[in-house]
Amino acid sequence: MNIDSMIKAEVAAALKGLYQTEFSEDKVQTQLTRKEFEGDLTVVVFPFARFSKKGPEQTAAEIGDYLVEKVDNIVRYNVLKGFLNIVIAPEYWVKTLNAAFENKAFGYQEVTENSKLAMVEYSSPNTNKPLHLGHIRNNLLGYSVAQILKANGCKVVKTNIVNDRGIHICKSMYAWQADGGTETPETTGKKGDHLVGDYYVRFDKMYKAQVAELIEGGMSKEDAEQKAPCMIGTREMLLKWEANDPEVRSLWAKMNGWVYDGFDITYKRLGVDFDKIYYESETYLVGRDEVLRGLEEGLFYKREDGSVWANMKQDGLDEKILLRSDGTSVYMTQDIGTAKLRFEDYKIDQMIYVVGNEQIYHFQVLSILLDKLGYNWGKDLYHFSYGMVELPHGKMKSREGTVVDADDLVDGMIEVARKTSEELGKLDGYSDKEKEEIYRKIALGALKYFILKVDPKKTMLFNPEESIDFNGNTGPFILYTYARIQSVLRKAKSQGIQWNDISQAVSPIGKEIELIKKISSFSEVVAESSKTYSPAIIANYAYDLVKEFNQFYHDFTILGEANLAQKQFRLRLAETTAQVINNAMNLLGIECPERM
RNA sequence: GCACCCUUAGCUCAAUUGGAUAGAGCAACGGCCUUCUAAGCCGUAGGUUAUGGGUUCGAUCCCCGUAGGGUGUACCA
Repeated sequence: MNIDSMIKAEVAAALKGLYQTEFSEDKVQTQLTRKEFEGDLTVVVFPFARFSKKGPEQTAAEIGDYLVEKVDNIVRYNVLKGFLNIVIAPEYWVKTLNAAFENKAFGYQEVTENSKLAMVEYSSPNTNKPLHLGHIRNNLLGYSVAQILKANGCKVVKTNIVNDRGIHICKSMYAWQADGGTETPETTGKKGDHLVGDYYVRFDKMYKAQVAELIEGGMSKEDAEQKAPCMIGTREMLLKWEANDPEVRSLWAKMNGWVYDGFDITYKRLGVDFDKIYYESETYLVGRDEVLRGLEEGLFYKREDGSVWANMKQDGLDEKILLRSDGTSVYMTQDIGTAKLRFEDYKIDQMIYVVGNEQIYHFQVLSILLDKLGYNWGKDLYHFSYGMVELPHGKMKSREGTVVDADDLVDGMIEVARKTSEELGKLDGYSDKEKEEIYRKIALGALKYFILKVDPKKTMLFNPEESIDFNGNTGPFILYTYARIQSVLRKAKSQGIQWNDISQAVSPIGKEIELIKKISSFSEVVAESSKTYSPAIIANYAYDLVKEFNQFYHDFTILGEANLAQKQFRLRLAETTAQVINNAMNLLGIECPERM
């Protein structure tokens, strides 16, 4: 039992003993004492004044006396206004540190057979263009949330729904054929997703040119947009696809294959992965059948033109289309089908969709529809919605060429890491292969930290020129601290100092205790981050921890003029800090290099 | 029009979910490499938390109003 919950329980007991009041112990408010005051843990006593019918100071003093007498490890207290500052014995902190030191998975909970199963859907790309900055935020958040849930003792299945079917991919296919149909990733040397994306752009150009030409020939804009030959051709292609035309299907499979090869590379570089991938082409028919079932059961209704709708006015929402008049499915339809398949495939306790906040309405509707269709998990689906990434000049627009490509971005980051590192010259003497591995870790650490430290629900700004720095509150700063600690540990080892076997007792002081307190709060931070689905909490904690370590590092020498017992203790403190940094970074999907 | 979200230092972001004097980094200025990695450390300056009310011992946080910004409300995905 940690001292925080012990104090809470005893405060509740004190209230009963002193003022004959029943007060639930989990409502007792405690917090780490602010640094400017003496003490380690602070109990907020304002709420108790009405029970004691005395001033806050006097109430605090009475409770303080009670605690000092009852609880081991509390040595004294002081009172400031309604704040009862409790001083905890240094031995307690030493014990806490030792426990953390022994446990390599400190802060993580064990996953057992009986653990809840959470499925996290993220990424969800279209197959007509490469991944961009917006996808990066999605992928990093999704992966991190999965890590955080695991750390909180959940079984996790990471999943991806690939939108592999529809008019968008047909546009790329059409443009590819129109171009002669000869280019491949092999002949061009282009990554498959980029090649297909280029054709999507080419289609758009072709389309615009044709529309302009038709308008010039006297056609109205609306007509021109419908009658442009390339658009007609694309629609035909989509119809053939639906009709299982072998030629179209084979082209579709070929070009999607290129895209998947490209995606695989990007995912791998980002360090994200999936346990199970679903394809829209395999789920949309399931969804359509579900909607038809709902129609038969009277949950939905059909309009005269044959389209199927759900009326959700009693839920405070509008009407929503589920099947077009020609019987084909819409976005919502396939999401219903995908959900059904997923719950057949796995025993899911909790379903989490990592999807941008522009789809809040969509998921409100989906939740209600699944519920209506009789799936009891429909109500509980969680839409983890995040804000968009904006550029200095506004939103990303593919047509204006302001999209930040994921591959380009990662390449650029690695380049900066390489340049910075070479200028500092710290890796001289290592092989090129080792160096490249370190550059990659630093670059990805910078990118991931930059994105994950921001509250997910907020719109964030990304400035390609200056956003990702390597100084200050950044990923590399945290990694740098980790690397420095490793360096100290290596040195200690070479001096023959053992710190996994402390022989003499030491009594930590000042910054040492502050650092231990920070370390020990990691578990609570992990728990908190899973409640709010916020990797940002972990990122900000990691930064705080590193700052705290630097304070300690600034005040004390580890290997310098200290006696052996002190050195051992401080080494233990440093190693534990590094361990916690590593565990925190792991939750963000960031790897720590041993040196940099 | 309606619904949801956002607004904190010049800029990018925090603030342990209602607690003590609102904190970091960048940018600016001034110091520190003969000492465990200077991707670092120390210091100066920078704020009516958009705004007006309310709730209470106490509000950046909760409630109501106003202003500004964003998103959604498609037989697009």
